Amino acid sequence: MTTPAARPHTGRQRNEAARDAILRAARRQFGERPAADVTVATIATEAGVGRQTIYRWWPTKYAILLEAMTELGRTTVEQPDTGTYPGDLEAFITATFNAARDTTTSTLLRVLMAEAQRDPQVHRMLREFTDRRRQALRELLDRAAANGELDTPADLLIDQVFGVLWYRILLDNGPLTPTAATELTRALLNQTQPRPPSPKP
Amino acid sequence: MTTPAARPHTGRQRNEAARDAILRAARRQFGERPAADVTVATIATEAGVGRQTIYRWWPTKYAILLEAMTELGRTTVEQPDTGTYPGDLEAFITATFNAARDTTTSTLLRVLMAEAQRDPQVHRMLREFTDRRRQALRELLDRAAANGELDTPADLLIDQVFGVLWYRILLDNGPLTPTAATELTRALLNQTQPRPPSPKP
Amino acid sequence: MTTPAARPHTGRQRNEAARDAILRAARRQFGERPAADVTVATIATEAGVGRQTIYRWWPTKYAILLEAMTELGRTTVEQPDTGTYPGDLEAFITATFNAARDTTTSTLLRVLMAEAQRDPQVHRMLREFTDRRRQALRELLDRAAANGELDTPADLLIDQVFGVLWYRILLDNGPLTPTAATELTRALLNQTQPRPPSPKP
Amino acid sequence: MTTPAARPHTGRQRNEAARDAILRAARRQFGERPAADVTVATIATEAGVGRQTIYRWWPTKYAILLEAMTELGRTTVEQPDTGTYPGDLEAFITATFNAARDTTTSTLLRVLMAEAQRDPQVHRMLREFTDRRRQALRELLDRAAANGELDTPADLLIDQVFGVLWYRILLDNGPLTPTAATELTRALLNQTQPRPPSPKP
DNA sequence: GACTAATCGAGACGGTACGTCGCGTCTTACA
DNA sequence: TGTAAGACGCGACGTACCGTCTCGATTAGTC
Repeated sequence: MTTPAARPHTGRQRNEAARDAILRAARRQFGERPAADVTVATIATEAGVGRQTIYRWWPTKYAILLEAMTELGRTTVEQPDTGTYPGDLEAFITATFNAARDTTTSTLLRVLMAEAQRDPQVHRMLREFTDRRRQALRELLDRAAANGELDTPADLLIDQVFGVLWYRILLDNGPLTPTAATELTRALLNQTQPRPPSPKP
Repeated sequence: MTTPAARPHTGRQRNEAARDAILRAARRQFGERPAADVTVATIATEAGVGRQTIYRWWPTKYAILLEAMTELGRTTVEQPDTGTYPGDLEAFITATFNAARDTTTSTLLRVLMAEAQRDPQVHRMLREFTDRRRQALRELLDRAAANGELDTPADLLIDQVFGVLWYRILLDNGPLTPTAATELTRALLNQTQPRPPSPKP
Repeated sequence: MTTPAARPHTGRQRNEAARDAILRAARRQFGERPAADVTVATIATEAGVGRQTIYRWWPTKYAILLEAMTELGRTTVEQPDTGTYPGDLEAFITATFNAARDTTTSTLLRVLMAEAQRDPQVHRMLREFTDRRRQALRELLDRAAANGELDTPADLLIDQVFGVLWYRILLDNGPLTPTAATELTRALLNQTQPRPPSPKP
Repeated sequence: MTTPAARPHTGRQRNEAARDAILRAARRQFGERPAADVTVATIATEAGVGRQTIYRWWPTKYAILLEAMTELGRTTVEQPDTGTYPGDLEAFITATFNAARDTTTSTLLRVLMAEAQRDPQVHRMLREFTDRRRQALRELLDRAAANGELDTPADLLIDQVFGVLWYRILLDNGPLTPTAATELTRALLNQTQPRPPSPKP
């Protein structure tokens, strides 16, 4: 817990420094402790802020976290472009898996997914958050479809990618290594690529 | 809320009737209200039981729910046997998806997955719960592998099935209809079935 | 049980209206029911207050009662002044006995004395409470001693007065009527007043 | 806490060894800890007895204590006989004070007096207990009255003796030494002995 | 010599008070 | 005039003790 930095009041306008301190404190605490031990009060204390200041701007502690992650996510989005559809897909999946290998990130994702099951508001906000990544993948697949390189419905493919990702995050059921990413990519390409009519069954 | 049935004491032995009443009450309440509105006290009241009786046997309200679901699951497990690997796989996926289409069931699964992210104990118990279904699918795939009908690592296949399932349960991201099950089956078989060496691209 | 009056919040300062409501509720309940049936919760409910508000300011329900009685006692103290030592003594004892004849008062005193035997904190507070009355009597006796009207150590005399009082309160062993007060006064004066050297025994 | 001694069952008859163990455990625990920390369960454990065995024979833990003290008291009662009324009175008061100077005894008395204020049953039993001592003193005073050596009502005198005693036990307000006993005796004799009509003030 | 009856140690049970904690609202006092 | 501080009403939490119950064993008296 860092000591709250000295910070001047800014009068009747929203204090951006306070907002930042709150987001940072929330991110740090949710990354390091069980979510139950993170409290509006603990965030307020670490941020050197009154609790009311938090309630004025966010409905729940999870809303703070979501805002903090959205803030971060805004910078980190990039579209792969390797020139080929298989290359782009592998790049996308590898990058996605890699992001989730960061312990803090996966912890925060788990916290949000958990809360989304309880609070419809958070559920909606998490959907918006995940839909941005879905959209990126969809565009990639659309390009492949335009070239006739796709045989499976895009929605199913997307769900397979993110399904495996979330399943392994939430249940510790498997690796998210580059190798795992390559493995998944190969499997999806197998089902994806049109094939010659199979020989008689 | 049903009135608690009269129930005889059983002396120094555990009272199985009380246990049943508690499991039933937990299942009902978690299925019908937000998990936050389910309380050890509300379960105890509905079951006609003292709160201490619950604390004596379960560490948290979610542990009750898990035990209740395990109890149910014990009876409902069945292995499909259609004679062919593709048929068995489709039957398995369809049955699995169908079970999750029941609103109560999926609600309970969401509650448990959410809590598993907070309580390591629940996480462990949920893993045991899910591992039983994984095991069933694995056996099915092992039979196929023995016939040389499998090309993809079994673990990856399993994670795709349950990944899509949980992903759609948790994020409302897609259907769990028989059609969806067939679609997924076909995609996985595509990955799965060995194919003649593809002609040069 | 009266319905809790609407009461405005007072922000970050202690809410005196709430404090009053709590003291009044405690006094009323302890006066009317067995102490075991008085609960922090019942007091809180009657006072229209959260339980935590009570725990914030008082360690036990008996501490509330003591504060309530001290509050009352603050106003009711008066020193008799009849002009003569015997008159003053009789006035004091009569007044003291009379106060204890009120059923509510004696009930509360019994409750406090009982709790004082269990909780050293309450014991200390009850001593402070009783010491104020002792002090009043002591001053009365000091005036008599200054006039040479006293033969017995003041402490013993004081203990005789309050000893009889408490003994009769706690064990229902005798009356606290004005007659009883006069009787005790006469006895004490007998032992008190210096007498001419007694004739040979 | 002594380990429970091995003790044979006695079949369908009451087990006297168990009764003794319970009385001893109660006396020890009440003498050494705050009464709130003495529980039917702790007594049962120390006595190596099931709780039900206690509930079968005593209504409350205080009833156990009272029975234990009565058992002891049965032996310790003795009537002083010095030949003179003043001597007898001083002997009685000194003996009474002395008994109360034992820390364990006074602790137990305080516990009982406290509980007597809450439980009418205990109140009644304590009155019976104290009335035996009152009766002894009353007989002593009756003998004096028969000789014309008494000027004050016996009841008032008795209440002064036990009043001072209990008052000092309950509030730590004064000594119970032999000196204190002598002092009180002298004061009471002053009240007691008829005197020549006092000269006009 | 089997059978009944009561006691005993043990511990689960339905209750209820306890004191703590976090929530979200409210008001004051400070800067 | 916006903010930190913190009191407030609320209610869930998990613990402790209460007094009741049933169990399985043990032993004493009864038939």
